[in-house]
Amino acid sequence: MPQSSHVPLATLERLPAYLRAIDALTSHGVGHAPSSLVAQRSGVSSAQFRKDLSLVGASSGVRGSGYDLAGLRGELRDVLGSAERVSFVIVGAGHLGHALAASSSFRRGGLDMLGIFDIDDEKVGTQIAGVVVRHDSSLADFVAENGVSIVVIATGPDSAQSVADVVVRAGAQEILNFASVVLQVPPCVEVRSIDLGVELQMLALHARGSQAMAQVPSVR
Amino acid sequence: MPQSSHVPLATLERLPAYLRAIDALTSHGVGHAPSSLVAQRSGVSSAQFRKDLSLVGASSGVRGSGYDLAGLRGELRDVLGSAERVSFVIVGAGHLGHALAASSSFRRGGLDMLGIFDIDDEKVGTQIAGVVVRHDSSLADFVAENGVSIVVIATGPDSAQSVADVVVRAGAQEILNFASVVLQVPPCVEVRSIDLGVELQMLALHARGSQAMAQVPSVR
DNA sequence: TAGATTGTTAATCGATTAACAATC
DNA sequence: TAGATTGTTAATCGATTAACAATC
Repeated sequence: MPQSSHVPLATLERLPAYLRAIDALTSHGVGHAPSSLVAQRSGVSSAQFRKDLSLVGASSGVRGSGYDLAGLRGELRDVLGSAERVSFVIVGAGHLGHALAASSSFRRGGLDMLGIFDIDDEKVGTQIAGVVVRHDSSLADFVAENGVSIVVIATGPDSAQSVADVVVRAGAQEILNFASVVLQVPPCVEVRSIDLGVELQMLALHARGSQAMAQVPSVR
Repeated sequence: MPQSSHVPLATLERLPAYLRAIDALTSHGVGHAPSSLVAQRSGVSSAQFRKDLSLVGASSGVRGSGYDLAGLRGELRDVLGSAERVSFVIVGAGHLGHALAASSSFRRGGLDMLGIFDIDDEKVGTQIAGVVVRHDSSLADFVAENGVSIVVIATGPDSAQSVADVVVRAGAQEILNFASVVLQVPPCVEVRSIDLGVELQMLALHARGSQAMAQVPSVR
């Protein structure tokens, strides 16, 4: 059960897919399976799957027979630490903010969405996915008072940096940034940026059969 | 100008950020700058920036003085190959599909959005970002007839696999998948999956100060 | 026991960082 | 020339793959 002092980020990022594969199998009545089956459903090789489990310290495998899925599920969940709740807010109640708030995957793993913020007075007061939309002007106080550690930025590129400035000053520790801007923040703040356009551009390189893309691994 | 036979994927993924940094500097009247400045604006070290340029075969740097931004911009754009147009469609006209369609970053780099598809008859016929929403039933024909190579899946997890099946049969070569499901496709089809919930979960691990996260690099 | 499948080791691959010689 | 900054090399780090000994 105890995992080694640090698990590679790449491994951690695959755990949710393993959990989904396990859940899918379980709901089909499969309670026990070899690495090859779970791996195939997760889009990775069985070698990588087993390697990941080993890095994570999982122990519900039995040589010659496979894994007890219920036990494995519990171990993976423990690594992701969903027991301890973590709260976050979304800034930007446009289509993207709306999509994120409603997304089932934002509700997984011990995450609590405390609020959604927008500058548009029309939107303020309405509810999205059961959470009320507040005005941006109350963002700083809200983050500070509720000890919100994660802020999701779903605004346009122009306001992203100023939102980051505000929430960092208010004590936010982590930012998930969907605006295509490189945020400048103090080193103690962790930023993950996802530029949806960049993902599309990488596929476009493939489509063009660009020389630059000579060989890129499939599926990521 | 000619780049070596294959540029690392990690390098290619940073080029758009470099382009944005260069554009920002240019619009501030800066026409020439050292690697350290562009790198800082792009959120990377100057060493990495120069290394990337070298991998890409850029040549607008001058020892002792820096880079000609206009020249550099042109070279980077050439690598991304935006000259040759590539067309794509979005499946799913919910909030996510809407957000993607409207996103300025989806309009960059020689990308043409040809259509948006949804099952909901209410949405069919309306326009999003100047593109008409069509019914899912016409998806296969549309992809085949227009030689669409990239399909963006912005549906819920339940329909994602069946959409993938349809478009692959119709000839799509690349899929950008936002549903949290591992798609099973033939090896010739390139899939990039982005699970927005996973990104949030990784930040949550940090927030919890989980042992598993002992040391993870900041900013990605 | 024989067959199957794990967990781990070693080899490979890819990406980042640091340092510095080349040179404007 | 002296100072600055590039482009590249070598060292490090991290992640993946392959292979197989351990063992149920």
